[in-house]
Amino acid sequence: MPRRLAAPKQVIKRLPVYLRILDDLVRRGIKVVSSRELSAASGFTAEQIRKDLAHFGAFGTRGTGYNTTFLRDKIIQIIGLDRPTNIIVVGAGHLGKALTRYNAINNPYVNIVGVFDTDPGTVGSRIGSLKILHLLKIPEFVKRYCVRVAIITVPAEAAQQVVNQVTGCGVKAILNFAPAQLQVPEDVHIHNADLTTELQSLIYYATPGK
Amino acid sequence: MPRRLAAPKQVIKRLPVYLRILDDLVRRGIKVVSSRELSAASGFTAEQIRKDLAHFGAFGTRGTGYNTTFLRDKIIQIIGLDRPTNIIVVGAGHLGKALTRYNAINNPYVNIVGVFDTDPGTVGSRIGSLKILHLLKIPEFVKRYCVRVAIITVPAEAAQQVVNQVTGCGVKAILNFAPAQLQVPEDVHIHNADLTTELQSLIYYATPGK
DNA sequence: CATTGTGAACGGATTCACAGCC
DNA sequence: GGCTGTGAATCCGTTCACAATG
Repeated sequence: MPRRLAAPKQVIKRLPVYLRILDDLVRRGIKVVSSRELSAASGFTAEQIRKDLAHFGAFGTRGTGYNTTFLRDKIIQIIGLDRPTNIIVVGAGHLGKALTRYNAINNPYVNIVGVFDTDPGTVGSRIGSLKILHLLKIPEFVKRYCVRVAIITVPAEAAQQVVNQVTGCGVKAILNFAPAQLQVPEDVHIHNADLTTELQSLIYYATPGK
Repeated sequence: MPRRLAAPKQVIKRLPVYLRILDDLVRRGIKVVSSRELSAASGFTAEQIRKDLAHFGAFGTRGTGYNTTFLRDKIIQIIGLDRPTNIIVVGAGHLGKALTRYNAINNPYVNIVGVFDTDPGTVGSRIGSLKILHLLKIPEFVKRYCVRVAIITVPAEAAQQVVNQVTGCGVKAILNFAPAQLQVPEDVHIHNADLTTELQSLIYYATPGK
């Protein structure tokens, strides 16, 4: 029985990587995998992988390794992907549209159920089968579909207001692409994925003087 | 004189945040800022900000704070943004195109100088003023423009091959959007910004059972 | 006297080493 | 014999407390 204790943030960031590797192993018909093999596939150390999993239970067999299907299903449960997760995208510019399409193709566990914008020229058009709605529709929509995760791709100036709006109606986790440091309530998690800062910090490592 | 000692990765990730805040303060004509004010604007603690900056020198004035313009210019130097940085985007799908446009608008310090793809229907078309080139042109291009940073937005199956190609001709830092764990040489930095894993780890925090 | 810069204390995550088990 | 699970040791970044100083 997985104990849902507070696991370190870094552990939580690695679980989806394990999940992807296990998905691939299961697809290839491989039944058992050792922490050493997972290490080779993920780049994390074998000890770290074992410790990570130990936060949630003992899923392996000593002398043998981990049953791939069993471990995959456990990780799905731990992350909370065993129930369908509905998320919304706020901001339907080029980036918002691209992320929506990208996710539909690449993420088997997560459904984008709504895309929102304010631009009258954008509202009403479609991304795949999704119609872009006005931001004013967010509260009603979030409640109807029990949305708890939002992706924000609006301009920096509008981002804080959008955050206030979505956290106000039940969203508990935000993936923020706007180049801004945003304030969120205590119980809301936000992850900044701003391309600008990401690229700038990479440049530090690429500069000739090491 | 900034000592270019090894600074923790986490410090390097915060520098661009400080830079953005300082850019804004300078634009608003504010001459001096304290670590406490930077803390309020960034969400990091004042002590942490002072320690971060101390890795590179003593840039403040005791009793007063930091000169905004001076500190901004120092951070630009430390990151390596004082010389123009040319980067390329490999993969001109929806995401690659969106990131290219996004960066042109939002990142004053970084120029995307080339975009590459293999699809015959895509090669030859344009994103803004940039013509999309075939991947075969990468080596020549990277050398001509001294490119040391690449953004990768190709499908997962093609990502490792692209990494091998670009690291083979001088690229030292990679921002990877493909859902894959990639192998890079010792001296190359890679940062994974895969939407799939990012979203999945957020879902852990959004699940009702905390 | 407010604020920086920093050694010391703290805490948390990773690594090590090995006991436990198939 | 081989691999997992885990307490102990280690490492590293953050926080604390205060000395230094314009």
